[in-house]
Amino acid sequence: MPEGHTLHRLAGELNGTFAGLPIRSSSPQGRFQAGAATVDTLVLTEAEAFGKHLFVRFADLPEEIHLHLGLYGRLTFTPVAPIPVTGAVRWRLENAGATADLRGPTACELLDPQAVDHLLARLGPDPIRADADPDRAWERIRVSRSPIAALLMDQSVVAGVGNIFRAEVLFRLGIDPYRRGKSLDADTWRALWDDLVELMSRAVAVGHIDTVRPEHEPEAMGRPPRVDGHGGEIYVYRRALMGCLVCGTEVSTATLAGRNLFWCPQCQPRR
DNA sequence: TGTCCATGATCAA
DNA sequence: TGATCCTGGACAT
Repeated sequence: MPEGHTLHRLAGELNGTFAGLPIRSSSPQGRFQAGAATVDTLVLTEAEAFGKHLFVRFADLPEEIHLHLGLYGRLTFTPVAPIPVTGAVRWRLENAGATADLRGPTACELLDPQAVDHLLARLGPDPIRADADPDRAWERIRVSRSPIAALLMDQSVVAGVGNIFRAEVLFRLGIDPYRRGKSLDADTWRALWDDLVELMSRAVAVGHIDTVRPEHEPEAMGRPPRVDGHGGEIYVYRRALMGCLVCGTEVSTATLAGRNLFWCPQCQPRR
């Protein structure tokens, strides 16, 4: 679920559902009792995402609620209130006609402005945000001996990219994931960035990751429709032991930066 | 019903 | 590098 596009979607959903009116806030599970009580009955002013981090702000409160979903966290909306609590709901927001339940987050905490600044200072530019500066990432990449596939996953280099986007953007540009950052040239980085902006922005718009170009859709390739289970089409992510969608070569897999990496050795040759 | 694995990240060693 | 946080879906039994 949660790469950067998910958090931007959720920010929009929080704004559309709750912004401008007082909300009821609680922690049925009990692990966010104090924070939930602090914002109970306050007016939710704005939710905003930076990379995979989500911040929720309230009127006349300097602190913000910081959420990070981690690997399995979920924030689900139901257009009804009240509804029974099921499972471990860390934080519940409600108004007269809607409920939002947060489960399994890595982070759900009240942060003061200084802590928020400190957290944001650790993040690289977010391709989904209009204020992002790709040169900040380039300054890190151009001098790094790390593989580009590791750099893309480093949230202090680029914020919001996860395991699917890293695999897919490298495939789309035909880049060997093991190429070191310093071996890339500025134009290649710019092409990578521009593609991340396009892929991630589209994912925000449509609500799922879909990276396959029209000419490579199964129908266009004369193949039966494929269902990946992510709600969209992708080239190489989780296609180990399967044929590359474009050339048919078996997709390679390896662990890199602690995560499963997927690439096509034919379309993304070493150099 | 049990086991494994996952679109994330931190911490100890 | 591995354990851990913590949830749920896919699959095996």
